[in-house]
Amino acid sequence: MAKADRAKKNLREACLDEALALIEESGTEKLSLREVARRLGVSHQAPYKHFQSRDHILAEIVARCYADFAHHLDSRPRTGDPHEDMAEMGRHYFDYAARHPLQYRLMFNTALPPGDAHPDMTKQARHAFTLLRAALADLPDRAPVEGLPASVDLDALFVWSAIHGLVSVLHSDALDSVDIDKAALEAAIPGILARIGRGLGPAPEDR
Amino acid sequence: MAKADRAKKNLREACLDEALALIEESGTEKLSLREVARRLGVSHQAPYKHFQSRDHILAEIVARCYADFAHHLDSRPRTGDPHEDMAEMGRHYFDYAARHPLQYRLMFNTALPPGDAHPDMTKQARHAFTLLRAALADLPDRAPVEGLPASVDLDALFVWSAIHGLVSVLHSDALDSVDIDKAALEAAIPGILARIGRGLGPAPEDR
DNA sequence: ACGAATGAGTTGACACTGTCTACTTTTGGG
DNA sequence: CCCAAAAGTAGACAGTGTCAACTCATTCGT
Repeated sequence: MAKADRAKKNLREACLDEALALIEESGTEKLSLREVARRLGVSHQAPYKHFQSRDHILAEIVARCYADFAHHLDSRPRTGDPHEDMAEMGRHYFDYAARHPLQYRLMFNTALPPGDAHPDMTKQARHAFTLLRAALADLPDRAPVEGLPASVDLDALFVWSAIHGLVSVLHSDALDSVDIDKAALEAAIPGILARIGRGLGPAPEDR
Repeated sequence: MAKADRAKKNLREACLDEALALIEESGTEKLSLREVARRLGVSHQAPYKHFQSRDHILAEIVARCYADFAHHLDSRPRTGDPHEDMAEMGRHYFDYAARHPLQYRLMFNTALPPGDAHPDMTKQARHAFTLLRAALADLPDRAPVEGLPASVDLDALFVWSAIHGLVSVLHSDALDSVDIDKAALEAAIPGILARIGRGLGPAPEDR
């Protein structure tokens, strides 16, 4: 069978794929390297020749998610307009989260292995955030909040929080309990993007 | 020892306390009912006389977190001013998250046991959200986004998302990787609250 | 070209875990 | 007082991650 062939050729990659599939089926907590090995038709210790521990395979998967995520954000079409670019980035953010909910949860919604032990993972994460900062820095007419100094980082936190917050809420188990108006759910993404723009920007009339 | 005494008196409560302490030490995944029993000086099966399964003890802990959280939000001081009340609720939200990060993560950042199997848990969650909806409904001058119908639920999603998003980002392992300006971190909470207000409200000049 | 060294894969063991089942003890109500 | 239900105990089973020892193939230095 093809799976066994693949395992022979490149067990390392096959492990990563199979682990991801396994997480998709039953969640991060249930990920079992023994089950991965079983499905690949190798011994229960074979994966340990390629990954120090269960945490290390998780960290590598997450690092790849970050890289993929950043690439998705970065590959958005660019118009010249900074406002439009910002909104487009937001849409791409939601789009990624909608298309890869598993990966999104892995990055932001999981108890990750301690970052300092997995530097590549954190490096990929930093890169993704850099893209947001850059798009924001291009926005010409952000209006600072009275009493606080203007700061790209502060604004980036606002944008990231609002967008990530909505994604997180939409994916959340908690949402099921809360029975929100269905129409509100459908309008949530453009609604939030518009309010983010209003929250960032100057007085609405001159946009 | 007191712990053993307590165990005799009310093992059920003692289990919940000890489980929470255990989660605090080593995370949800590492929670082990056997370890709970061991620490309480009872047999490894004793907790199962009070909880059907590991999931059930988790669900009960989460339900209590929701109840506590809702109570914290609800016990904020009320001024007459709806805007001030909204902001105060936001501050109480952040305050709870800062003081009980473990509980917060448990509610919103954990793969919870399936909600339909634990109705009390979801009931408590719904109650907490109701409070936000109520505070929002009192806001007199929310300005709908052009092209979308006005909706309390939609606005509640925005507010909840932004606030929860910031909390989530602040707690996130991902934040460590991203090295944000320190000043921005300190100003984050008032900054976000102000931008939420601006995002919700009408044109800034008439507030 | 040949032996050593390295890496991949296997097998077996150990200490954990949750949960099933069967057993004993405690206890509270008729 | 007695007995049934509740609470607690003990043992077993199938999982798990991980350590250590073993085999086998490939490759690399001399």
